[in-house]
Amino acid sequence: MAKEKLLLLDGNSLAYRAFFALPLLANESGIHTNAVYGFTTMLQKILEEEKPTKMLVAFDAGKTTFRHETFDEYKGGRQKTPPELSEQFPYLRKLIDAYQIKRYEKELYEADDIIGTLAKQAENKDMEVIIVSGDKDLTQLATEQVSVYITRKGMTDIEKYTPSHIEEKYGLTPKQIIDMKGLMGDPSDNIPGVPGVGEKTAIKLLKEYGSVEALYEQIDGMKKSKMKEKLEANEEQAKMSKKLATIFTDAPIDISLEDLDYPGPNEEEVLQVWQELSFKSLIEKSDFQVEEKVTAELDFEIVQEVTPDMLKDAMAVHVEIENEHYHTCQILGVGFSDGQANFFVSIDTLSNNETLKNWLEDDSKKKYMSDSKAAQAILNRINIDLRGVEFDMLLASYIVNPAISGDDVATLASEFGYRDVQANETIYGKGAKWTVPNENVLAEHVARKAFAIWTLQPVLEEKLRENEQFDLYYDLELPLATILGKMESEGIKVNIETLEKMGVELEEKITSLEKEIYELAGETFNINSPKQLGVILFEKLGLPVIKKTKTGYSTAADVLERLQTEHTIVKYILDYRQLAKLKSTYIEGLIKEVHREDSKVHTRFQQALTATGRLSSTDPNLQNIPIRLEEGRKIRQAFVPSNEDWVLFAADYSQIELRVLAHMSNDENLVDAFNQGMDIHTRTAMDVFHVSEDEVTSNMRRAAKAVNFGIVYGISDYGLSQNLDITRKEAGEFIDKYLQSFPGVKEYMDNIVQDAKLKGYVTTILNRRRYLPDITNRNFNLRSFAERTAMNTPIQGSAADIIKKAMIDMDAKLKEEGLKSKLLLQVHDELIFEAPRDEIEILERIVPEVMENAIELKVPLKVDFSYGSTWYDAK
DNA sequence: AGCATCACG
DNA sequence: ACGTACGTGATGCTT
Repeated sequence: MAKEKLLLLDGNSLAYRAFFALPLLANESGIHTNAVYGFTTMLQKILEEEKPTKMLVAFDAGKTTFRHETFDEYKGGRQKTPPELSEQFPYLRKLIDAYQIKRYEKELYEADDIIGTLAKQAENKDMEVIIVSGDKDLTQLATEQVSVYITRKGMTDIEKYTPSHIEEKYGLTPKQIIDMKGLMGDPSDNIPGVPGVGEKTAIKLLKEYGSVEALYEQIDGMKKSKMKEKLEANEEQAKMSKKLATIFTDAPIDISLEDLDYPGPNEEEVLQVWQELSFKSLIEKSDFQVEEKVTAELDFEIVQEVTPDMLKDAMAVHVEIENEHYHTCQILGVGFSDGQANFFVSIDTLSNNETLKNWLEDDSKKKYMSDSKAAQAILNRINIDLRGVEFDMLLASYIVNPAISGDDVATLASEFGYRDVQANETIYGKGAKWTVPNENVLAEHVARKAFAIWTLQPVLEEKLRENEQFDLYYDLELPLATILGKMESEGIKVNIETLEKMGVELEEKITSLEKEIYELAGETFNINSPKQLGVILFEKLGLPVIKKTKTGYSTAADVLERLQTEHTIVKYILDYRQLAKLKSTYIEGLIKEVHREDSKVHTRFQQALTATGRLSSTDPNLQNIPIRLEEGRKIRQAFVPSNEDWVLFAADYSQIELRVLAHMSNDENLVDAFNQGMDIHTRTAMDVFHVSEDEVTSNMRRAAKAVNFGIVYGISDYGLSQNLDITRKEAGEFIDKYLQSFPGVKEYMDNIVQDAKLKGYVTTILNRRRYLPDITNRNFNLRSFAERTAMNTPIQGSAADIIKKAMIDMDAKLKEEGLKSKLLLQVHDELIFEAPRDEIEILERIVPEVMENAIELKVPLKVDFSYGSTWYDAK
């Protein structure tokens, strides 16, 4: 049998070391992870290098140890363990268990003593022993068979203390390390030692006398000196210090070497812990295998004929679709679960079964789903009008924590500890290899999803109630999903010919700009390549370099604007960029998205994506159609009503974010400004520059507007200086003046950051949450970013709450009034409807009314509106 | 797949 | 001293 190799880890010391060596990382739910991360990387490395047969991680048991009997101030004056570290210990223990490594602690003893005792026992049995710690005290345990590894900064860097290494480094034997500490003391453990004796003196004395005891036996012979006096005066203290520093090797532990066999990690469990802590790089790097087999058995059936008795009053339903493009892709089948029976129906059965259709359309039959909007939209395409959605796992998870990423059932379920659903990739493969498996495999997969949703429904609802977020979820997001689904399915009509005509005109202008650019550059090159463009501008033409990117010269618009006076080519490039963008993204890109059968685009509003609670829009993104520049704005001429003689009607909130800020900060001045109905930027300029209304110049208003933006974004002097192209000092002065004029805003901003530090998250008016793990980060940039986010998210997020509520109220109002007008789009602070001309008058009345009263604030909400025969004309 | 750029609120 | 304004998505280029 090969020689046994025992690895003994000093848990507390390593965790402390890692905690202070690494930046204060945290995963997306706000749990700090740096100590566990550092411990893990160290562990991985050492396991690979040493391949131990036995292992143990020792921990300190509590505050008092037997050493306190000797000296009650032992380890006195120590700073309390930071809470960011304490919270990591449970995860550390979980991780060690997942590795299947024994852990041990013993009342009254420190980890050192456990390690010392076991090391001695192992040595007696002729085992090789390796001790790993962050604490050099342990080096006293080194012998020919016992090596002590001490981590250096970075955790994976290790210094190996063998007796010969110690001899080389200090000229001492390992045992003399104890004497050294007796003489020099150890401030971190509050061991006094002999005052005035440091490492150098201690080593010198020990080389001469050998040990503390020997020194004092021969001290009479020492020639008279200050040093001698000090040593004589502190004899007791030196001997006590040595005793304190001595690691016990006969601790009465009730664990033996036989218990320490190390079988290797349970890879799946380790991966689970890593997942929980978001150790993405470790997951990627490791060759740990996730057991693909799903552990729990699940009974399921493939049902050909759905009968009424199979469909209960409440069931989990999962509509499995090919991919995320639910407006164009196909249904693969539907899974059902009521916790007892689980079954699957194929798309054919679904399309031809009246019983099933009726059940799905019955509002009184409760459906528990995940991404019900996708199901609603795709079922709508086969003329099934999904109703009665009572639970949506995607939305529930998003409300619990908007940082949870991924929208498939397997990913979401595993976020909440349910792991018996396989990843879609496992079932279908990915990329070119994507394929639908045989029906049995498919049916089980889909049935499992339904069962997972059924299982997690009470878990998530409980979590929502615990967070006081149930209303936000149930009364806001869930009904909104239905409305968004209708908007998406309705779509907005696009006149392709208009776009094509614009495309031709753009093409001509682009070609002529290209010619000019090549002429001025003296050669042809790819203007779209920042790399090639950089070479032309900054090397060939020698323009001054203002800004650099990671990869080379920056050619961004703000840089080019400053270079316009340097060379005529720059303006051409700016124009080229503008037109090329319009053509590729908004002409060609948009045309690709138009559905041929109805000449409409059907965007998908992502309802569970943004960190703040806003929606986002994809395929196509209809929330960033040009408007600021006239050339781009014309794109909006291609968006038209779906019926002859209808109009597009647009209504937007005026200054909603600043009004939200007025409400939340309750700043007297800001509230007053809005109550008086003033132009807020003019009013800000009056206060900041101390002038009367008619003295406000356009430049003053412009500056005030920038400051207002800055306030909303979480002000920084640097950001404002960049925006206004002024010095940081000037920007700082602006901010100070602003905060003097609006002291309530300052107080609010200070409080929100404080509050975020305390709770780890910020909230909106409707109690939407965003966790900010970096708010206590030691890294200035990360912390500052989190602080600005703490200021911005309640504002942006509350504005999102308000318009979402308005959409729900508006939907009800249109129904109540029996109108044909339809809500089509939401663009963060505006709603776009299409309407028959004879309903315009009613909309002019009810749309502002409903939007302005969506949520009552301390200041009025104001809505502007307009309409026209194209989106462009609704201005 | 990541980066730079630019469109929107 | 640090170095960025907040939130998104699409495109084209480069690796």
